[in-house]
Amino acid sequence: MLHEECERLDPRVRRTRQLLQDALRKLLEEKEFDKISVQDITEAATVNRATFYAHYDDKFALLGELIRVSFLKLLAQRGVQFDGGCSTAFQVLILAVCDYLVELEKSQSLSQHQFEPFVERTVMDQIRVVLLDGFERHPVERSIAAEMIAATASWAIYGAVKQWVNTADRVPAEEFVTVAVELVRPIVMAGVQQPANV
Amino acid sequence: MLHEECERLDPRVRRTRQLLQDALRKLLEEKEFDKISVQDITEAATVNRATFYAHYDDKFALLGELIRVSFLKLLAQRGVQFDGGCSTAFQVLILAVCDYLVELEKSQSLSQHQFEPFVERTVMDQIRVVLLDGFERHPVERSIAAEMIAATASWAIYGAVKQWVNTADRVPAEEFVTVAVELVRPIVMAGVQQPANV
DNA sequence: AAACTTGTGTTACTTAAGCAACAGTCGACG
DNA sequence: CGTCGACTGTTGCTTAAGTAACACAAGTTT
Repeated sequence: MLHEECERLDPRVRRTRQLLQDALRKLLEEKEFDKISVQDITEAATVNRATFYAHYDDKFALLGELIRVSFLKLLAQRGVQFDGGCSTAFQVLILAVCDYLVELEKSQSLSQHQFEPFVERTVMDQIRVVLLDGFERHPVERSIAAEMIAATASWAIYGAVKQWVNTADRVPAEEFVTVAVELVRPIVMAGVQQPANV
Repeated sequence: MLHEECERLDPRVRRTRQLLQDALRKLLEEKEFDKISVQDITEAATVNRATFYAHYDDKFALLGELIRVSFLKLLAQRGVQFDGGCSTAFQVLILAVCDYLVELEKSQSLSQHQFEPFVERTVMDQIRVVLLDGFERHPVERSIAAEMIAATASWAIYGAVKQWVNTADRVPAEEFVTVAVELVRPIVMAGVQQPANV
């Protein structure tokens, strides 16, 4: 679903986007996001400015892509799949969100108040996509649409993790996850006709 | 002479060559040169194989470029220029050759017997170019062509340094350089009509 | 020996990236 | 106030990179 469309893309397109993402990632290590211009990015990427606009509407779109990709990479590293036992998949997913948000907190350039909502929204939405993707691959009889479940659960997961991250003396992530799973379970199970292993 | 033609080059060309050079450099860290195919290089560079041949005749041509560039980079770092006092310039040049050959000796992938001559020849020839470039920027009345002087001196310098590198318990590079300069001086001074500061 | 396999060079054709120029926004500065 | 400077988007046209196909060579496998 992600790789299939990616692989048949023109190699130049893949490379250009990769270069732009790498450039922005590098610039974010030294500058704050609002101090980075499209010009800066394209220069660092050795790509023409016009080419940038052929791929992204603006630097926010690129940042969004960057966040999505890095988040998905984190998931892939941990082998998050909704193939095997689903109960563990949720744990791993939430744990990944924990780690991602902890990492994000450390980043100077992205925790600027003006951009935090954008970043949060992007991560959250990607959680939704991952959930929905999982539901579609493992269909279950429901009285409520999977889209609705995914949307609700993703907000819930993000909200819970966010709350955990903001806690001053927070419990270990592993411990928190067991609690969070219990919070999310009712959402996921809502409207399920026959008992599932979630 | 090098940067002028380089800067007005199409950015795509510059980038492609850079990618190919980086790819080969990276592959050389893990494989020997003869185990590396053009395919390997182009894959690592995210460049099409046909594009490779639009820039280089074969992988040797790319290797040559790689060597030239890295050698020139070394010189640039040390600010080797024939603008100021020429006597010091020769010292710095020879010292740079020392360091470069010492580095080269460590490299597994390039000290294979089959390719060593090629590498040596490339470095040597680049010394010649640097010398000739220096002569052309600081013209002196000579009865012998600058091309001839440059060619002779470059072989001499390389030969001396090579001998030094091969010595089991060699003296420090700085000490060797003072000797080498004395060896090279007569060549450079040959046929000079009026006394120069070389 | 014949049939694969893997890599090399080369080609005509397609597609994406680069360029230069333009109009537009926005803040800084005299 | 204006106008300067830096940045943003957008456009037709140019140029380089990508593709797939080919012939060829050298080494394996059957």
